[in-house]
Amino acid sequence: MTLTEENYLKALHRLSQNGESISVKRIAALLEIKMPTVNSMVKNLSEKKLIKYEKYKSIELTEKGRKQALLILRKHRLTELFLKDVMGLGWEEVHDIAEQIEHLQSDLFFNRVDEMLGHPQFDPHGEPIPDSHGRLPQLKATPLNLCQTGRKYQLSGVLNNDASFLTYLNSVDLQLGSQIEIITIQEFDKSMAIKLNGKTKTVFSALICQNLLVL
Amino acid sequence: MTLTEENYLKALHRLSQNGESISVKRIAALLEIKMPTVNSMVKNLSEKKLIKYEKYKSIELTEKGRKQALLILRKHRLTELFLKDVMGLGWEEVHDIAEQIEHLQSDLFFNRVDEMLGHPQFDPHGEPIPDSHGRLPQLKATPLNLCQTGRKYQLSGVLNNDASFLTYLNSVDLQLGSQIEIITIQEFDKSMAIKLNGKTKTVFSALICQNLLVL
DNA sequence: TATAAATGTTAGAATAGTCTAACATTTTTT
DNA sequence: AAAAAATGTTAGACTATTCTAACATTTATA
Repeated sequence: MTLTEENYLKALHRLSQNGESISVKRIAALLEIKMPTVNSMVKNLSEKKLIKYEKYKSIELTEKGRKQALLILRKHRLTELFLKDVMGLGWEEVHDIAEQIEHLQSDLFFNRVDEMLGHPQFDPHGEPIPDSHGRLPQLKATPLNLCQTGRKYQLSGVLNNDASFLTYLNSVDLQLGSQIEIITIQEFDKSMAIKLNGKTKTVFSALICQNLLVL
Repeated sequence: MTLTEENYLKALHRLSQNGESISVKRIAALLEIKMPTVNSMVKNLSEKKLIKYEKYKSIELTEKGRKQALLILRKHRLTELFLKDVMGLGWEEVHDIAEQIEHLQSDLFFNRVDEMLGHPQFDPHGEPIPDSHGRLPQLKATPLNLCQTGRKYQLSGVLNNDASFLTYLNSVDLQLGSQIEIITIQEFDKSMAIKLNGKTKTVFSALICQNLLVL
């Protein structure tokens, strides 16, 4: 796979994260290239069975494509952690370097990085690190009130089906698969300051947290 | 500069090391590409003032080109040392990885590597590591008998002009600029087992060593 | 020194990845 | 549902890097 193809796969994976469908326009915006360029690359990736694509339809990663993307993500996140914990760089400094190192072809190198870091499962942002087979750490659904600050979760279920509860979820645009990031937890009442889908900030009471299952 | 251009510069620098003149054929052989490809890249590098080139003449790096090459070499050698000393990889394993990492664009990264290694001046092969301005460690010419095992030196002068001495040097094909690598030093008579220009092995008596000035 | 061999160069084509301009389809709005 | 807007696609061009085939020059040899 070329460096460019790897970057497309990474972008595709990222766009598939928040549940929205993947369009040529969104890929173009994320990678800062023009739509016709994306279009030709999409055909290329489709021929290589890394994505599922039909004219005018929305795009999806295949299992093969998703695995490749996760392997790159693994290299990226391990590298970020390495740059920070082993080399002492600041968290804000590591991303650009990791963007380059993630494309290295060397199992030896990344296995050693993994080993030096003690086979971490999450990076310091709470993002999970795929294993060397491209599998994400297996997580059991947990009620949000038992979760930690700084990690990112996805809504996987609810423990209450009252109309008033579900209506509330709709009103804040919270759906299965929505991303929930815990900013802070109030000591006093266990309410949580939350960022939804990387955008909206809100506050969940302890009661709401107890009824949200996340991964 | 593109990755390909960097690799050409590195090759050019390497070929300029042992004093022989640089030909299209030798570049092609080293990089394992065809001569016409080299030819067009040579024109490109020439336009960028990185090399001096005229049709059918031999090729030379300009000061600018040499500096660029040394900066890449710096990144390569620092990386090798880092992979070995910090990450515990074997010396035979580090080259291929360093070939990739040397192309990273990040002063931050390489400065930190340099710092973690204590600003080394030589890699474990005895090869000098250029500084961040592309300057090689300043060395004074030293009589060979005062030099260390494992380092590579270049003949920079002689301390004896007897015909018999110079004839001997010719007979082993030792000229100004020739590379001299000290394999071992005999404890008993201080004679040295030597590798010349990376090829021929021979032995120099202590008397010969005392009369050879190297850098 | 003439010829042969080696080396170097040019011309023209292929691939990957990018672009702009023009056209097509789908989605949204009125 | 018709018109307008948004999105997607095609066609054709450009750059970087590579190649093969053909031709030119230099170097070595007989």
